[in-house]
Amino acid sequence: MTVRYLPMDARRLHFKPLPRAFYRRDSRAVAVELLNKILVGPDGRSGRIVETEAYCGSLDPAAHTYRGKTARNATMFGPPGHLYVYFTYGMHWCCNTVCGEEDEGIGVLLRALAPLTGLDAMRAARSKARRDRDLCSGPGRLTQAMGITGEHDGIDIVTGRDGFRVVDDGTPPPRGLAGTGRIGIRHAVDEPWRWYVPGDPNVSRH
DNA sequence: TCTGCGATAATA
DNA sequence: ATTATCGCAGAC
Repeated sequence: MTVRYLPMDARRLHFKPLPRAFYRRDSRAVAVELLNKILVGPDGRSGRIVETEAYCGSLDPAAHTYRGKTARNATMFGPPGHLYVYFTYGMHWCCNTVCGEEDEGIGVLLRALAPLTGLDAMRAARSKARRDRDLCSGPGRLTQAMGITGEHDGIDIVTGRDGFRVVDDGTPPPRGLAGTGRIGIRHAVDEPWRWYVPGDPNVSRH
């Protein structure tokens, strides 16, 4: 009989919540620092954030908020530390962390997670994923795997009272990263506002 | 592994 | 008409 340490249980002891001030900054800074943080959801599901994109409001023609507040993007103009969830291509939900000051309309799109716990629940939610690296390797995939839909638009990810929160297990973001081009956009394609953990197999595109 | 294409509906 | 995507088919 062998006694083994359980890495996730050990890590859980060191989970620290991210304060709202973490998000109350430029979305490009937040996008870098969200790398290697952990998104925790219901049913024991969690994943390490390995790919992000910053959207910069009125500065950014690719941002939903570029032309101002609408019914769809209202959450992005609200207080930081909440989740902006939107529907696209008639099929997919994608989620952003709201950043900056209220009314700035800036945020960070979560593009990929490395699944950590609750893999069975993720697989059940994404029966089309043939390999575990396909569970959360894209903005529409990770919402499916974590169970995020339009019902979650506006939830608070700082307090965790709505079932989702982002925490820090002490793993720092990679250092010295360069931004790369964002994916799937037509405008502002030259702005290097996508970041990912180098070499992680769950990143959506290399 | 990669490339191209159709699905599918809210938004502006 | 466009879209901050995904999964499948077919080529290699």
